[in-house]
Amino acid sequence: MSCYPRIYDIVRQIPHGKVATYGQVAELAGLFGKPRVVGYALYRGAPEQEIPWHRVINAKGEVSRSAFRDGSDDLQQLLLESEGIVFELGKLSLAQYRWQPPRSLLAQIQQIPKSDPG
DNA sequence: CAGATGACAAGAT
DNA sequence: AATCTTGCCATCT
Repeated sequence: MSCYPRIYDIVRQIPHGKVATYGQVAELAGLFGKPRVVGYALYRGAPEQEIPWHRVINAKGEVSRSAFRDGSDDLQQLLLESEGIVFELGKLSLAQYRWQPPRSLLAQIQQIPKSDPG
């Protein structure tokens, strides 16, 4: 697995009607300061599993778009609105929808082994 | 190895 | 507020 299973594990923890920023997922995944790797992992991996990738947005509360997402650039927003999240001017209230990870998860952030010098 | 890219984030202008 | 620039680094070419 050349990707980061941690990232998918974290994203899966995001509850319904909540969102998390790439930076937040990154730090929860042990990639503090490397939000790009998160986006990259989702972009590259984007497993057809139950990964609620649509609950991951940028730090500005906006939904990132890309010319080659799924054909529909608004797909992510549509999915979020389907969960009860209300958008305003193309943005949402992070203060209102920001996912607050459980302490049990925060505690593991400092327990993540990077890699063993096998 | 070297150059370029990206579903980001924070700072400066 | 919008744009430009830098930082970060795995991945692609």
